[in-house]
Amino acid sequence: MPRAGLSTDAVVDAAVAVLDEHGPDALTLAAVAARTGVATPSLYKHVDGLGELRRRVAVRSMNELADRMTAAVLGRSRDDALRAGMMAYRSYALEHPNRYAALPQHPVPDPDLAAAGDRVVQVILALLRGYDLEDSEVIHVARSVRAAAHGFAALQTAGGFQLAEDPDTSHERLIDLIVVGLREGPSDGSPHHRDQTVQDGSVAHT
Amino acid sequence: MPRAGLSTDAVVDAAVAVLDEHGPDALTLAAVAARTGVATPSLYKHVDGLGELRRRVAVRSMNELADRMTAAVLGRSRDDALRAGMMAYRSYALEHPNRYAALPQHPVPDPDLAAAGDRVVQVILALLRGYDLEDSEVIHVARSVRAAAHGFAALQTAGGFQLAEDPDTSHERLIDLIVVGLREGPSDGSPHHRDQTVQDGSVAHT
DNA sequence: CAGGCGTAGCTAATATAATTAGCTTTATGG
DNA sequence: CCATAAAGCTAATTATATTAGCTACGCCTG
Repeated sequence: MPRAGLSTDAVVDAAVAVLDEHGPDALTLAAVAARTGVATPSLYKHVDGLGELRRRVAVRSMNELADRMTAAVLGRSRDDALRAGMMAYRSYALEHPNRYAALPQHPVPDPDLAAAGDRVVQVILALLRGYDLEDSEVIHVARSVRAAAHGFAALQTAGGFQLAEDPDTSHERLIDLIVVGLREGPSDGSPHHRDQTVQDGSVAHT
Repeated sequence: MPRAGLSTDAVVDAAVAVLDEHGPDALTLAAVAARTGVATPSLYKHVDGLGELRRRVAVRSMNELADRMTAAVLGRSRDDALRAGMMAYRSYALEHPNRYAALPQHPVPDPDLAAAGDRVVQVILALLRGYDLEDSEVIHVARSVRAAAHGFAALQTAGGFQLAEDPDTSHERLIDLIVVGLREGPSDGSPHHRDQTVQDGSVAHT
């Protein structure tokens, strides 16, 4: 018989397809093997078991998310950039709910995944640039923005919004809360604006 | 041999213990059976398979979360209540990260779980009472608050905050963003305060 | 107190999945 | 044209869930 001609990427492609079509629980080596027309153990020639396959799918998804956010934020700043970034984040989750849900909940030591996650964080840090927040303030706000984006996306894709109110409007309101909050600064009297310096985008994580 | 004297509650107790100690993936019928000193199939006398067991664990956890939030918010209003509710939410997640992580990501038709989720929502709606928001505005803000709380808890328990900055401070900042945002209202000119009416707490969900 | 019965718990069997070991065969490069 | 690395296969092992059907514990009643 002719060879299937698989590759690691092709296996991940199939895995993503299975994930999209049948959900996270259906992402099994057996299902991926069936889809690629190969016996289950053959997949081990391209991927080191289900764990690695899942991680690769997550890395790809996280990078897609980062790509989309990057594109959305480009050429914008401040409220405009924040709004675009948040919208891009949510739209990715809504368009690919299973991929979004498959992003790991637990700490995972995979460096590729960390790198992809960092890309998302970097975009958020970048879109906050225009606000001239001081050093650690940027981190706190970035964490807040990420939390808001993730929380909303997670709840909505999980079907958490049952009432008639339009979730789009709710999302607008969430963005508004942050925008307005940023305009006013912390409610205690601490300084939060730095006095105009340049910010480098070296490190990562938040 | 003497009988083990199990009950559905006892099985769920054991399941929670396994979950707490060894994480979500270790929550198997085999592990619960071992812990209760019974053969695996015997568990089916008390629980209808792994699916139902997981759902029961989730229901219990969600109710614990609701209990804690309710206690925290009692006797407070406005910013004070909001802050207390958010803190209670996060502290539950941090104290029981595995239980929190085991709350379902996907839509689940379990009415008990829906009821438990509603309790959380009701607390959030209640703590927003003092702000006198108009009807649908309450819903949008409640969703925003829940998204912020969930997102932050999810990210932190997943080890998403790697930098030196204290996550507690970040959380304060997140609460601040919301508090300030609420003080100012939507950035468009729409009205958001109702003119003093009573709010009933009948329905649920958001 | 004896009998009876409901049910908790057991063993055995089946199905699905992951994973490992080791063989076969396809391509390809010398 | 053949040697070899890698792609794929089959077979076997392990872990898990789940179903079926048996047994015996313990309570409730007569």
